Amino acid sequence: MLPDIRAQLQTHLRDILTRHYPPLADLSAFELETPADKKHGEYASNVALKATKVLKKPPMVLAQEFAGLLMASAAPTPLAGLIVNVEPKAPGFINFYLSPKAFFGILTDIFTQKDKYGTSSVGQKAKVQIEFVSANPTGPLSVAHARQAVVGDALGNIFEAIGFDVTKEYYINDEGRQIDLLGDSVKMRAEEILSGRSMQEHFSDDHYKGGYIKEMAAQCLKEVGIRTREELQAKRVEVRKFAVDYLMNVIQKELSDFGVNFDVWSYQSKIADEKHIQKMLEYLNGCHVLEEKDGAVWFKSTQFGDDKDRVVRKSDGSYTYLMPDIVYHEDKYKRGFQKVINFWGPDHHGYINRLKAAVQALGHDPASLIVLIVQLATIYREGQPVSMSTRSGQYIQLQEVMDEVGVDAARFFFLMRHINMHLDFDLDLAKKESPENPVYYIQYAHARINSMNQKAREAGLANQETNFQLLESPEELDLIKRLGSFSEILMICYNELDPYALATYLQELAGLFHKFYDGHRVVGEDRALSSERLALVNATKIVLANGLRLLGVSRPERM
RNA sequence: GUCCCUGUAGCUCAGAUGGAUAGAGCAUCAGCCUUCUAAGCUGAGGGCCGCACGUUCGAUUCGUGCCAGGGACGCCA
Repeated sequence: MLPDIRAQLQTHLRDILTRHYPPLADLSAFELETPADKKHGEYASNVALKATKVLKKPPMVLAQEFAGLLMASAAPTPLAGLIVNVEPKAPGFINFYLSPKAFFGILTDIFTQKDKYGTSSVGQKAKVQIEFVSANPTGPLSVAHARQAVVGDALGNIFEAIGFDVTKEYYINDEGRQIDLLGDSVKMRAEEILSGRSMQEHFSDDHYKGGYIKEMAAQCLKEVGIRTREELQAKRVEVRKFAVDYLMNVIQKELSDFGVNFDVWSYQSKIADEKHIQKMLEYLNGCHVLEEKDGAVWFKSTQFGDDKDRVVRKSDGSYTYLMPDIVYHEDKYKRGFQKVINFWGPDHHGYINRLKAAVQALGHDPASLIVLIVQLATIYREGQPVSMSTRSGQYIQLQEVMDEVGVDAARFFFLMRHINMHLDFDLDLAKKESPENPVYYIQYAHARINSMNQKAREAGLANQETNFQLLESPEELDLIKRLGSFSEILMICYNELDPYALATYLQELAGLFHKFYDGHRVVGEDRALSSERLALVNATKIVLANGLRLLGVSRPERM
């Protein structure tokens, strides 16, 4: 891999300036930025502006002095042939203009690393757990889960690409009130089938009333082998278990159809059973962070920055959700994860502090627990929002969205906004095969390149993978430069804990490609130029493919 | 009342770590296919970056306070 020009230039800048101006050694302003406007060169430095106070001279004067020094001293370094000009510019910027040759290393890198291009080892194999979706098995997945599924999956892929040891995990809440309600709902529907009488008046607002409950009830009677109401009464537990297993099968199938695969499926009933909870309560009690009040047991989370203390065992002896969750999180740390990332819906926002408090009480760094809130998505059909209400059974399911717009468009649309932004998902737009649809825009670039390769084969033209010389137009250079920032983009995703930047990057990259395509003929008369351009588009194809793969979107060869 | 998110072009949104004339898509208007995929490209118009103050040589970006929209604040999960 070629040394990074920016880093080299930065070092050069620091060395030369601090040697001639010792007071600048304390200055931390040697980063080179990329100007928004190309006419300001490839890189720009603001040292002169920053140095004006220390050296007590006007910025523009300093910029001129600095530029002269840099130009003269670049000659003996490896940067010599690459820097074309160093120019001071008002109000005190120093702009660096580079020769096209400076960028050709990017193409060579891409061909050397192929599908590994962009990956790095910054994660140093640290163990990271990403827990996401974790929807209660009380019904098929909704679009809210779908967004979490895609974002969690893509972020996990990106973490892996930059060198973390990632475990994607789904936590199944197969116990508690919601599951009891589910069991009851199925049992009542089963009773309707056996007795022929409606149980409608027994259904409360909290019971599940979706159509799938009736289907499950019918199947449950068959598979569990229940023929009478007495048997049904006797087999409550089996009915409940049947319901959970049935729905987890549905959920797993949906997720795998959606291209989301988990490494670990963990069950609350196994990790946080009565025995583990008892042990945890004893342990916490030993740490003096529990308190009994009003017949309930409270976790004194205010000691760790929460706004109020939280009940962990209710006065009726049952546990709040926090209790098994504390046990589950201790289990995560026991398994050796150095970073624990949870994706939650916005309704759980208030829950973050108490869980962090618990993690801290258990002796872990609260910063190692990262909770990401993924905002909801509103689905629009024909310009109208499709309303959602979970319990009543009227809500848009992941399955419907997949059926209607396909996996690629669905995944990409969920990634098209920052995770902390509310997302409007327009079904009609996602279905459109038009330029408005960014998925096709990117995939189209990929497919176009494939067809150029076909043409090149017919012409007996080979890919030039090194020794570039002829690429020099703005369209070619813009494309190459953008290809070179792929790994930087992955780092932005990592820092922001959001795969969003990658989705945007791929759109930009596809745009630069399409511009290049329209302006320049690849397979043409000049064979030397043709094979360099062919290499350029194939490098583009590699980066597009690498990016799409991380997002879980397919890379069609033909469209 | 407390906390979180958001406020940028007519609409949907970019502008990570402060920089030079704030960008893209859609919509509107005008163009480009005898040559590698027109699911593409080119051009035009369109802006008190919610408001005020502060920090700074420099603020859409950072801080504080307002205003507006959305959401969360249970011995639910």
